[in-house]
Amino acid sequence: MVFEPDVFSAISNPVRRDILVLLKKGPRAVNDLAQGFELSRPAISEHLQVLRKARLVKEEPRGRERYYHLDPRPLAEVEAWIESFNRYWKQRLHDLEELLEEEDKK
Amino acid sequence: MVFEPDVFSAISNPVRRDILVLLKKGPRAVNDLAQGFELSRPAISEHLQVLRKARLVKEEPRGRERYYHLDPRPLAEVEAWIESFNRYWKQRLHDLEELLEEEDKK
DNA sequence: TTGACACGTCGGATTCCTCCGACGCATCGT
DNA sequence: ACGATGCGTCGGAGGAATCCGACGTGTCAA
Repeated sequence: MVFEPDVFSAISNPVRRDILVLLKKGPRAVNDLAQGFELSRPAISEHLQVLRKARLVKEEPRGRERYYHLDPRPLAEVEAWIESFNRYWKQRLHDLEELLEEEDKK
Repeated sequence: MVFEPDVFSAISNPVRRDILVLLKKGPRAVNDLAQGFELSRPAISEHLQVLRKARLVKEEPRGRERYYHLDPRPLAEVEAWIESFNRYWKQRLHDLEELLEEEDKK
């Protein structure tokens, strides 16, 4: 592993986003997951490693298989970051309304 | 420009995220923005190009300067994607509660 | 008009990401 | 015990992202 991924870069890759969506339906083993993509199993395994380091998935070994579970909690960091922009946007709209009211008074 | 960035990859870069945060305080010209980073002006210009293509910023030429404005609306796509995981997570908690209630009955 | 300034983009270097085949380890079924 | 299966990781290749200096264009101030 060459890089230490944060949540933002973990979900910047469409394959990894698809993996997370698949895991919403329930835990899946690696080979099982890999069949949904036109990628080799090592590639999926490496994507899972990135998701693991971002703490978006947890692994549960079952015999020689390894089931991956979704843990969406780290997404809250992204959500919070975006939320601060929503507040900004509402403020902008609010300012605009006040401006229009001022215009009406004239 | 070699790639056509979506919103997810636009915000995957910390410099671009910082630019968006700076723009919350109001529109800024490029040189002005670049001073906040230890990067050359061309580098910032290229990050702005990515943000522009993701429609997260709008440009307003003022004479020889170019002011960049924030437009957080495309972030809604990311927010919606994350929201679907929040619903998943609430469902999981709900299921868990029911399971515990069943256990209590025994 | 002329020099200074603000900016975008190009060419090329460097670093990072993504992918695969190969290998090794643990586990399963027989 | 042994071959098959599931998986992680390594080495290296290919491509993409990031960065900078250099250059061109348009604008300003004098």
